[in-house]
Amino acid sequence: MTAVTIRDVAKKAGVGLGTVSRVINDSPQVSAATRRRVLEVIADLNYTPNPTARRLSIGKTFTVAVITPFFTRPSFIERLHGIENTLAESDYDLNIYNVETVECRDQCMHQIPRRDRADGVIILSLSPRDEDLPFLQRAELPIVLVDANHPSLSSLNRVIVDDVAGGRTATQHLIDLGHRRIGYISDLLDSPFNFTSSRDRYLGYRQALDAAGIPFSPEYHGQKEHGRYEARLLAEQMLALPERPTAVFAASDTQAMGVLEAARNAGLRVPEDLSVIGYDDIEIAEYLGLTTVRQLLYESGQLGVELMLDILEGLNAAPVCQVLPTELIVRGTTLPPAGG
Amino acid sequence: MTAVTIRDVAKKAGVGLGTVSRVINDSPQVSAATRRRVLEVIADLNYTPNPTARRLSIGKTFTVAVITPFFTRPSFIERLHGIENTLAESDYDLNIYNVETVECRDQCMHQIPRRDRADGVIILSLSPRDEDLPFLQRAELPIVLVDANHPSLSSLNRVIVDDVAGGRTATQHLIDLGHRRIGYISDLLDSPFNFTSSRDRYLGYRQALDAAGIPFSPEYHGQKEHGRYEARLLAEQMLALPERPTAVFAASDTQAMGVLEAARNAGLRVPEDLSVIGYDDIEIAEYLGLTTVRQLLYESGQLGVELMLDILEGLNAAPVCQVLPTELIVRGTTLPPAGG
DNA sequence: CTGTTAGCGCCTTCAT
DNA sequence: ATGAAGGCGCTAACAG
Repeated sequence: MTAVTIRDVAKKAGVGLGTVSRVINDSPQVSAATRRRVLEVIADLNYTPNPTARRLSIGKTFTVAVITPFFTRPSFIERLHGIENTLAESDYDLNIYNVETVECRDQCMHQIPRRDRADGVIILSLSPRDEDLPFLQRAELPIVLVDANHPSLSSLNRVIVDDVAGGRTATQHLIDLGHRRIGYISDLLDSPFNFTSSRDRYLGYRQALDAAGIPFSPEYHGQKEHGRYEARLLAEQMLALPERPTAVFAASDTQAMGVLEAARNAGLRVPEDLSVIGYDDIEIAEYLGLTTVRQLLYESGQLGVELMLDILEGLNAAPVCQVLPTELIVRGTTLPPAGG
Repeated sequence: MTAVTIRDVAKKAGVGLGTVSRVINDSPQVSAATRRRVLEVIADLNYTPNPTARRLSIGKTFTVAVITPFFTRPSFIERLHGIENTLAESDYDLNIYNVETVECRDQCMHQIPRRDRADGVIILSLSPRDEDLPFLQRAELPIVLVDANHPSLSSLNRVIVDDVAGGRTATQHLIDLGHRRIGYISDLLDSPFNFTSSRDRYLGYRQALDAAGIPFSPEYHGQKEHGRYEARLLAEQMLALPERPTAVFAASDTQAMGVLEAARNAGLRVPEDLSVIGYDDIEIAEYLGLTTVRQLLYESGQLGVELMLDILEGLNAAPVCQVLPTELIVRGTTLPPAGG
């Protein structure tokens, strides 16, 4: 039993195969009577147009590719969630390419953006390097950066969050509470994946410190690969300092959890002995009562897709840069310092 | 600047179309010299075969579709992770269809499994109903169930976990500690999505109770939609009972977190006043020190894909049913009852 | 070994 | 309004 094709429908309906095609594609130039008859046969035969043939003929793939790193991390998942939900309402399929190694990052960045693989590419949290640009441009297909950036603002559409401001907000909150010994625990500022968030939040941290006249102390900044465990190690080290910080700003909620573990292990109460603030406001943050900086994860994915669909529809000629706000969420892990 | 096709390569290399195709497809019947020349031109022109055309010609889509519910839940994500990682090493693309409503469930279950959309379908955690079967069979493409089941064992390949045994293990652990008033908090046993895990774990719970001669008390079983919040409500109710349970088995770690919240709110210490055991062993469980039943989430996805690839390669004629083990992970939320 | 040709299933222009 | 025909880019079967 082989698949039913447009030819079968045409034959059974007693029309030419062009007419069937017109019915499928809602062409106005077909009489009501024939249309009805053809639709009947289509239902009868349970016919569906073969997507592959359609794509080849039209010259579009009807798929949007998403390149995402570490799609197990809650914040990326939430962005993907927004992408998936929004794209599901369209005619486009979703192809996810998960990146967990640098080789894979480069390979995806160079191979995926091709007209014959996808109609558009959304790059999640992976900021292109200069050497990636040629591949992205040669591709000649729309590219939307979500939570990723590149100095060459002119050519790329993007949905970003102002992480510098977010980092400032977090640090300022601690300063406002009276803290002056404030640690920052983050991913590697110079990651091989070229994540920019930790770097931007670091800038915000430094700015807030400067504005408050608090000198920056290098030993109050710990950086390591992303992860709860790594953050715990960094925090343990920092909390063992002769003059330990009274507050720690973690570059993500996941890392904040590592800091909480370290505090627990060191016999420090949170927030009485140590204030902790995270970043992202992932679901677990509320459970833990974690003070954090909320960013619009789901919405970033949603907006990215909406932008992409606009471009695909031919709207939106000029590149767009949409900046999402952050919001301080005060919960139970921050308090004025003990002595203050 | 239009895309470079096989014809361009042929022309520039001074050979026929077929020869280029043979080179691309590693056909042995092409002389080393021509092969070299063609490969050179291919590199020169930065040529890649158009996947769509290839698919149409070969009659395969080279994609595997995955239907998954609620792909934000940690346990599903971890399964998807295994799927993605394993599939990435193959020639197949991954198409993810996320299901969050019943209509979507039905639509996916009926539309996706078609030869022209995918070469194979992996259905995650969504057990087909009898009325779904016709669609799955008519499809005439391989289907692999991961964490999903159906009585008609004969025709479907699947990777499942013995949730009845897992439920027994969890309950038995509490019984062994001396508990006799044991609650079970779960999803709706009869969910519109037809999830089977809560139901199977419930069976295991009942079996363990029976075996220990503990009568089942209906008020010790609470069911509601899946979620931390919902589980908290159920637990609050259960803990307010005149004779409250001394231990609670939650159908997932996420729900166990809700129980922990309820205990906290009720002023009960865990595990001194209340023992709690979860299920899944998602990452957060370790952080919380939660006693739980571990299942092999990543591996289930991996095995599902391996099974699918075997079938796609023509191996594995007879349907396979692979049962994954569970393992009790004792951490800090279970202890003998206070009075015991 | 290699060039040529006939489809894969659909869309689209061109006549009618 | 509709049927016929050409082509999307590639593979595979057929000659040579």
